Amino acid sequence: MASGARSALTREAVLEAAAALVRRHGPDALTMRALAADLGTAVTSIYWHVGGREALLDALVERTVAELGEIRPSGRTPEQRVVGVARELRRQLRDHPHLVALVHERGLTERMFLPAQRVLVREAHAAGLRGARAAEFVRAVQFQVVGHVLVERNRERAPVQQPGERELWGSQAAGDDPALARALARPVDTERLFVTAVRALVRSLLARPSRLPTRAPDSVA
Amino acid sequence: MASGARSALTREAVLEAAAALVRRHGPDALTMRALAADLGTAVTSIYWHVGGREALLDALVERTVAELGEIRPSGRTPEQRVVGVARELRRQLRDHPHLVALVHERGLTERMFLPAQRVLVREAHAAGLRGARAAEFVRAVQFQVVGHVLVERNRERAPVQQPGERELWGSQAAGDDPALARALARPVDTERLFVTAVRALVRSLLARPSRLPTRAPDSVA
DNA sequence: ACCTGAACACCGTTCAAGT
DNA sequence: ACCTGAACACCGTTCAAGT
Repeated sequence: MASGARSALTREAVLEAAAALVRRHGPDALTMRALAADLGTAVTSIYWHVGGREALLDALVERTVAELGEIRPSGRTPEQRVVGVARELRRQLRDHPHLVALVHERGLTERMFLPAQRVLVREAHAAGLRGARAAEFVRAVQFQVVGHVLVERNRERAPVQQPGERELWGSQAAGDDPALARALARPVDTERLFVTAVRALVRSLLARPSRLPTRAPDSVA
Repeated sequence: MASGARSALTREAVLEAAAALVRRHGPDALTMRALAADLGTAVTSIYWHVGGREALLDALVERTVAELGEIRPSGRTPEQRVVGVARELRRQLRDHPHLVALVHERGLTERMFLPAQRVLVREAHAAGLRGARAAEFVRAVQFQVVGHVLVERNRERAPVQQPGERELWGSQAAGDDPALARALARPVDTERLFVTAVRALVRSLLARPSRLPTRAPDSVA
């Protein structure tokens, strides 16, 4: 399964093959031996070019994070633009499910979010937030988005839950609110829930200060 | 290191030893061989009592989740009580960091939150939310709390980040807002951030409907 | 400078054999 | 019914040896 196995082995080639392996079969499939087989080399050659498995994963994460696209805010109010940024970021993370797994496994969740921080800072300023307040806003949105994606990913991977919401809320259980029981027994519409939650958070945090007139940010890089 | 190795091996004894191992040295230390050594038995005996590693982890998660304490809401308004519930839940999860890792790894994040759902439903009702609205509220809080804890856990485990916030916001970088740059260069006060975010979310979601007079829930089990 | 195979110290799991 | 050791098919990593 090696593609072009005749040229000399390169750090780039190793990372490329590793990325392909993860993309197709998930992070667990990335073993040094399988990777070497794909490359048509000895296992130990990988160690010379990129170091051990830890270093390989580090490089892989860095590489894939760099590939994430730009985030361009659009919308009339800061609230609309921030919700848009959050949705775009969520979409990007969902498009790279294995990357999210890798990043989380390696404790680099924060790294994943750095590209979006600048954009959010600009929106915070546009909404009249400054200093520590603006920083708090940026981080609240960051934790919200990344946390939601992690929980989502986890749910999708989860098998049938034993005493799940289904059974728990299936019968009466909810007292005098059958509509609630039905809603909790249904699977979650995560997209909708995400937008609702982000909008609620943003609305509260942006509403607190002096309420300056809302204008577009200086420039959209 | 076996404690009472003379009596017959029990499913309970195996789970107890496994829990102790995870508590002391983390989930990675839970290998079938290490566990057998702790118990003073052959590795294969474990298979007879609890099945393979997957089944062992399942049982362990179930066991530890059941050990989580009750959650008793307190406070005058639904907002105060929900924030209190969220803080209590976060504290419980933080007290069992390895459990959170196990649960997340096995895709059972949802399971972790079931005990708190009933409490939140009661508060939603007390705040005047009903039906699908109440369900959405419960799930928004659920995703928020669990997501936040996951991100937090991840950050604590993370080593020194290479192009971290520190370097990124260390110099000018933030244009004309040095206070913001300083704030983002500092480590996050996660407790504070958590409360701020949950309160913002809850306030928005509870403010939407008809605003019925706020009364305490019927009974606090 | 680059690549190799052999070897080491680990894994989880199966299985036939004991009592 | 319960427990055992041997064996299998995997891991990541090291290291001396090649060119």
